[in-house]
Amino acid sequence: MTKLEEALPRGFYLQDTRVAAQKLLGQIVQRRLPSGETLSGIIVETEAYLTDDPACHAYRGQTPRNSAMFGPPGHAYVYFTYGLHMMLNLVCAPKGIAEAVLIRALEPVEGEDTMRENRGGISEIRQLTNGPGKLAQALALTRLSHNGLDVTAPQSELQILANASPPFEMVTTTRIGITQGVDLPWRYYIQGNRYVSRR
DNA sequence: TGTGCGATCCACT
DNA sequence: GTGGATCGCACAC
Repeated sequence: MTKLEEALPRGFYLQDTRVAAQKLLGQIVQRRLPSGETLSGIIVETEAYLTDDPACHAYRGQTPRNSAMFGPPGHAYVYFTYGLHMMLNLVCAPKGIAEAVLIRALEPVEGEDTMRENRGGISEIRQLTNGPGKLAQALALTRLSHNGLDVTAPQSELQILANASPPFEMVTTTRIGITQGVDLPWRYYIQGNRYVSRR
């Protein structure tokens, strides 16, 4: 990488959450480990969750679990589910309006070897980050350390960087793994990208 | 204080 | 294609 990349500004997360989810495709998630090593990947799949959306964790109001979604935009909402998986979301909309974009898949850019270790040593590179639970494990994200973290701060160990990605076709579909709001077409992915979790 | 289940993944058939 | 793993959280009692 020769280009100096900058974090997306907080204002990015104030546009319509569905538009933000679309525009996050092609941008970069960068994770700085305590060791100083950098892990990063291109966002290739997202889903939008809106405040009046029955599939959204915040639909029934604020709880200790989802409180990060009610905070300011440009922060991470990291939660634990199914007894073993972490999920990475980016909080959108002004403080008090609980909306977020779920990051569902990445294309690895930096730190592939460490991601492989974090994923239990699996060899197939496609399997490192082609799903929301997988990418959180590959990036060693935890609720304790990363929930509520500001992803726009320059020193943050988790940032979203602007990236001049080559042009791509975007596919819009319904969301995955939910039981409410199943007909809402708020899932977006880069057409033909091999790291997309599922077609 | 108890109970049911989830924005998933993986192994097995 | 199906079911088990596994536990924090929300909500009912």
